[in-house]
Amino acid sequence: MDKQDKHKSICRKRKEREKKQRIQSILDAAKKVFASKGYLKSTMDEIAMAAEITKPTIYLYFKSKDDLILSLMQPLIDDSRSRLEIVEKELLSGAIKNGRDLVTGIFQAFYHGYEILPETFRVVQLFQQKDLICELRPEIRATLDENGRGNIDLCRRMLARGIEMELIKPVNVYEMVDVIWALIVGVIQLEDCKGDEQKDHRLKKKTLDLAQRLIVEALTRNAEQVI
Amino acid sequence: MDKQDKHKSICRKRKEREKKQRIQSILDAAKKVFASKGYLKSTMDEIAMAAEITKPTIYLYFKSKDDLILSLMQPLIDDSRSRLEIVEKELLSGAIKNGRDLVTGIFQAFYHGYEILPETFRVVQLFQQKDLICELRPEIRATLDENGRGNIDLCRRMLARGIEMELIKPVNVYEMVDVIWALIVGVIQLEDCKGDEQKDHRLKKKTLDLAQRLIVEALTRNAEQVI
Amino acid sequence: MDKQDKHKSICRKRKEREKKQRIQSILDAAKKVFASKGYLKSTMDEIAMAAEITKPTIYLYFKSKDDLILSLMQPLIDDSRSRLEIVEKELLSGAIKNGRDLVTGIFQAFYHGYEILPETFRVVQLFQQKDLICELRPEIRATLDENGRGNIDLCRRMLARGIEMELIKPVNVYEMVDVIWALIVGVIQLEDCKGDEQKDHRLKKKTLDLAQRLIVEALTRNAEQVI
Amino acid sequence: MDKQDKHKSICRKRKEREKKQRIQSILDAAKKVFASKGYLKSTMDEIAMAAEITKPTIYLYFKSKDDLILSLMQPLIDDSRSRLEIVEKELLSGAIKNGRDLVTGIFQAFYHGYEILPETFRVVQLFQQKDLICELRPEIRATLDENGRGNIDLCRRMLARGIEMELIKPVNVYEMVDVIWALIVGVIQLEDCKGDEQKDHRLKKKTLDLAQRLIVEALTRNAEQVI
DNA sequence: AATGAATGAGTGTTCATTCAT
DNA sequence: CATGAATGAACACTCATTCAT
Repeated sequence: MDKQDKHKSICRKRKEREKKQRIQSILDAAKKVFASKGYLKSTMDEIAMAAEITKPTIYLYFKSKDDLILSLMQPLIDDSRSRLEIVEKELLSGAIKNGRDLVTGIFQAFYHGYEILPETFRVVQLFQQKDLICELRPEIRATLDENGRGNIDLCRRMLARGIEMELIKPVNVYEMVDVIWALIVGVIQLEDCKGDEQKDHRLKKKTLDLAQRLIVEALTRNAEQVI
Repeated sequence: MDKQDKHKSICRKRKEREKKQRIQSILDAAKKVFASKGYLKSTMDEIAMAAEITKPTIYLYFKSKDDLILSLMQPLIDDSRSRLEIVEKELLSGAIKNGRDLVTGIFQAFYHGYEILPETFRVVQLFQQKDLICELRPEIRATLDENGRGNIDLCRRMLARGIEMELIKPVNVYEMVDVIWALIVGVIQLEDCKGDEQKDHRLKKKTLDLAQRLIVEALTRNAEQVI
Repeated sequence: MDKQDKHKSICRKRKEREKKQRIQSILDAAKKVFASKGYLKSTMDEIAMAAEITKPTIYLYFKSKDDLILSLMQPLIDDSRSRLEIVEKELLSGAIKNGRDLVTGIFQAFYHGYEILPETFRVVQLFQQKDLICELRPEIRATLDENGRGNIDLCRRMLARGIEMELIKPVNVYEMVDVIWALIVGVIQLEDCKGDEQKDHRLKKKTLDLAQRLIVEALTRNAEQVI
Repeated sequence: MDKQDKHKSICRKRKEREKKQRIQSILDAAKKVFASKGYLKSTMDEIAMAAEITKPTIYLYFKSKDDLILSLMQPLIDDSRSRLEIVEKELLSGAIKNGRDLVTGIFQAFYHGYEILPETFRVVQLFQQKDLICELRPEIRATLDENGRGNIDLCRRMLARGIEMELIKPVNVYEMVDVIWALIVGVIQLEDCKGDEQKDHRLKKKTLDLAQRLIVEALTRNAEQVI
């Protein structure tokens, strides 16, 4: 029976691998559809079609449409988190020596999600909006809040440390983090709805770059001058 | 017959007044509903209910759901426009003597809409989003675009003039206007969905104030130093 | 007080005259609208608009949409009736001497309604259709049936007399009247929906003429040959 | 695995059979409802009810109300077409030797649709009417026009050939086809709305027979006399 | 595991009809 | 007499979700 056990084990692994692939392909499809039509206007049928499966199959892996979008957002939040943690390490280790690098680091950590997963990022934005948030089931909303808050908190700690170290000007870190995040989301959102679909990616990037430069400028001038 | 004519005239006036009130009450109801649930999730029935009338009555005064939201947004766009025009006059007349006043003026013109009509402003934000814009009938979308674009254009002209006059640092005015608008919308959006409905208004204001100060700082430092 | 009575009487007459005019203008409007869009697709609003009055005013003179269309059909039925009666008189007085004149007379009596009131005629056709008939209130339907049946009966009597007099070939008069009426209605209906609105009136007339000639031919040949 | 494959194949066939049955049951229900209330007055809910399913289920099989009625009419148009083609073959092969057989053949080809599918035929009649035709989506209307016109054209060619061969009297074939079609539709329509639902089928048939005999008479007498 | 089939609960919009003035 | 305002009842069509197989 040893042989059979092995066989079973191999089978199980294959199954799990396939399951993960299936889940991923659904997420990819959902990402594409949500990004192009918005959460509310997207239908489960469209997502199923894009994933080249049938609708009920989605429900095998995701409890609901809400669950689907939450699952999409998690990795992006995680990506930001790990990037922020790298910046934090650099800050604590002294690798970051000026305000410009700190602010840019934070900016880029948030922004990175958009660069690598522009479609998913747009999905996250959707939840910046009251009406959509309200749509979510409370439990899902809570999970989301908790994870998102983690990033925000980390950010605040870094800015506070930056102020302590006189890398940046003293500001209210609670408000400051909000301003950075709002700026990124706002710009991407604005550029998204301006450009008729294809619009040059670089133009969006340019506006965001200006936004980043302005924030860096505003936060660091004094501090740098001190140095 | 003089008396009768008078009577008729008075009656007509009353009717007109009542009609305006009815229209306003529908707009108020729509504003409330749209603001709390978003455009797509709001139903004509809910709006009717909020206005304490029945659904078909809405259609006596507004051609469609689109028409309703357009009618809501117009006054807000108009308000920004008139405020921006005041700033422009001050700029051209020399009443504005530094970058701070110019940038603050523009900021406040955009922001004022939110201060006087916070719920409606949220409605305007909704249209910052691709999927919602696409939902509108082309004619309505065109009207909206035209009006909104007017404000943006005016803003660009002012910033360009400010740069010419060396009130603010030289930046790409196209991008700059976008950054300002994105920042305002982004912050309000973020704060809106953070606060559970009632959250203190002043906190939102504080974040926006920080945002404004940062932009002023970033745009003026050099210029002011020149002086 | 004699004077006042006179005055009153004059007033009453004017009122009645105006009332008739008003009723007629509503009927004219309804005729136009029904003819162009069909009974079901026509709205009371459109009719009111066409009559340059308001919707509730229609209800002052007509109990319902049904009543309106019935009122439209009556004069047409009456017109056919009086024309048929003329033909009958000619037949009985011996003025009609051959089958051609008899059949043509009947044909023209039915058809005359279309020539003088093409729009109203189309309205009558509408009621050739089961679904529309079913829509009518039973009372209205009864009135209609009774009046229409009168014409049909008269027709049958004439055809029977024509057969007796050997002006036309012996046929079942019940069926024959149906065939004539069906042919007229069918042709007008067909040509109506073929021509894109404006199509030359004469083309419709030509097809109807052919139909009439064929019927005359079929009913008289034998008889005439006998002569 | 041979056994399993067989099983699957059988299952698939059953499914297909059931699907066809479902589609047919919807068509049957629609036919009944349309025939009794007319296209415009019939609702998807009624059709669903008649088919003993729910409304959305209809939309699984038919894109729209238009699609439903088009699907109903197509087989009838096809039936006429194939019957007309048989007559054409007989005409060209010389199997048809006189006008009576030609005209009767054409008449019967059109009429056959009514004999086999009386309710559906009534549906086709509905489209004889301006207002209903205009209601259809352009694409559907085009399909319908094209198919219907094909039959009419074929008919014209046959009549023209009949005239050439001196089987029937020389008439304008364009008008002639219209007269035939108008007569059939007109009679069926008239008899339909006369008889309170159940009326003996044979009575309708008798009127149509008279109509057919008259047309034959009118078109052939001369020609036959020539012989 | 996967799916074909089905549906309950909405959606925006329309319209004949009524009523207070 | 005339009407401005209002509405109950529909209606075509949609969609997230479920269930039997």
